[in-house]
Amino acid sequence: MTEYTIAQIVVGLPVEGPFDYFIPQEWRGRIVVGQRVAVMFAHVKRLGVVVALQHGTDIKNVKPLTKVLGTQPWFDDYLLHLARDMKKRYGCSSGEALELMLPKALRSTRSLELERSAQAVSTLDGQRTWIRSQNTRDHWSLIQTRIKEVLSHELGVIVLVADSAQIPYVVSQVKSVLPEKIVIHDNERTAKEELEGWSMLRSGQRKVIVGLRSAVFAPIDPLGLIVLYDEDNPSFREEQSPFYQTREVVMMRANIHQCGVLIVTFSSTVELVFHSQPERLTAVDYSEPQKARRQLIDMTNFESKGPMMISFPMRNNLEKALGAGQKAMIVINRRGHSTVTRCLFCGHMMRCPRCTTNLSYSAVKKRLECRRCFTSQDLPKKCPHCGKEYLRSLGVGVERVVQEIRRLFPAARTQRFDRDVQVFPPQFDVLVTTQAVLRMLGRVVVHTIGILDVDTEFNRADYRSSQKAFSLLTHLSLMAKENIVIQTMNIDNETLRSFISGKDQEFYQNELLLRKELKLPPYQHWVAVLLRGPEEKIVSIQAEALYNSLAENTPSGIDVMPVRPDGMPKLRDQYRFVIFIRGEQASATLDFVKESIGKLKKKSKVIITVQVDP
DNA sequence: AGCACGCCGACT
DNA sequence: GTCGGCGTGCTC
Repeated sequence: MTEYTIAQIVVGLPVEGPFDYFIPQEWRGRIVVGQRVAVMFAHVKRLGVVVALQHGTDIKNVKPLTKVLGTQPWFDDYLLHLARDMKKRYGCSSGEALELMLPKALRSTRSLELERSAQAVSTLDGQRTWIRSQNTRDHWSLIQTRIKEVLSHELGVIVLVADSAQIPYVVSQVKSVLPEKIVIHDNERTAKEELEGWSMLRSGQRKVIVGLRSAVFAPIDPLGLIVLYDEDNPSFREEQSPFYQTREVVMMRANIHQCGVLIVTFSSTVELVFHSQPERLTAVDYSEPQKARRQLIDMTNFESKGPMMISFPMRNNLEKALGAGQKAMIVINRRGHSTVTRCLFCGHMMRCPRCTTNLSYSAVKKRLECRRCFTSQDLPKKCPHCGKEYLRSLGVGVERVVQEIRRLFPAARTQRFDRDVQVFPPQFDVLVTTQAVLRMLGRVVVHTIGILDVDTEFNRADYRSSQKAFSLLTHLSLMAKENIVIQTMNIDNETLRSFISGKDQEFYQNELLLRKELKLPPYQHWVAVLLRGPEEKIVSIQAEALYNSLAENTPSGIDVMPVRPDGMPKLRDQYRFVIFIRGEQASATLDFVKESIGKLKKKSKVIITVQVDP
């Protein structure tokens, strides 16, 4: 058999390829599938990955490979397979998926030698377990047992954690039963440290990685188990293209490696409930009888009294807890002091010049801040529109609630905790907090939790808002010993009712039924095409052109929704429009959408991105 | 993504 | 008549 002369290469750009390159004589036999190489691609030197080898090509002007990077292929067949699955599910190119799987230090064409070869041996038929836990401690012994068992078969383990604040805790739990050294993957690590860790996994010197979502791509073979801890944490979704959902990638990888899966939830996503049967997950319950009393306060009873943040029943509950020398927590899921600042004389609203969103005022920072682009400005003395000194900040944020609690309970030690606070307050009687407190799950328990404004959680323009609200409430309930008190204007809200009565199954049934009726994920897939650019008119015209192309030749089973402004119609000086396309299968819908985008006569200054199940 | 090729306005 | 503006499209 003659040696291969042509390597098929993919690159980390939104073009699928693959592209043929000539293998110079000297490298024949050394080049294998999964190898990182440098290639001249459109006159630019780029990282490429060999995905196939062949003896010849029909392409006229094949260029030679520029360089071979690394002595061993980084990607094994499992990871190459995973890249193809991600392409089908998320509409990225294989090359983009592969680039995502590399440690940052290897994403350029600079060569860095730290690699050694792996040797694969045994396999273990993977058990797929879904631990439903209401106690942060109980499930660890099962996780530890499973990890030990997998390691005794010389197989590797990936433990995925949503939030870097949880990593030290998870690491200590994993380490407590292991003699082995583990690799930690968080965003504190330098590119070099990251590469060292991943290289030790690839060579088999280390067998366990604990880390954030991108650790799901760790080069481990043989792989025995993937642990996904706190599955419904929103941080498991990548916010950038290719917008992958970690739970899905975990299942893809488990199907490829035939390895075990251990999903730990305090409150599951409806998507997990939906997929638990087809993915053959066996549920294990570590539930406890509901501890804290849950009650709703009907805020429509109090509406005549102005913007009352703390209703009388809420106040009574707090008084009772504090009177008994207990701690309380107030949750208001909005940062800053107030939500809008307007001139009482002319009605002018203070808005972000780049995003047209209302600016919120932070009394602590003494600045007006944009929640979208995070820029801030000083609060002007005079209204920029009419010049009168009547600017007032309205609406309630966590800082404002702190003031109110201090006024109501002057003797209590009241502390604030949100994303801006670096250190969790060591001592408090009342903690006023946003959902940032969920990072302290398992480490903070109070007598009474009061939730002030749950209604905004349901009013978000997001089909997952009920799911997210239910998840937030369930997580919070794990931090309450005695009492959970929720203020609402919507006393009949079904999700709230299910939560109050502790009927999780009822919530999932209702939510899944609703998703099915509205043809929402997980029953159907929604592809969102976002078009953005600095000139509103141009973006809008481009969006309409794409819509016309999509609507013209829509395959059966696929629905194209009209163009509409995005949920953030303007962000950082860019106007945003979105087209939703709904279909039964993600891959077929994506193929159709990408074909139309490909045919589109593209306007410059319009950036198009595709997201599946946003 | 980036870079070259290409087709219309202000210059020697 | 040419230089260069950026808009359009391809990359083995």
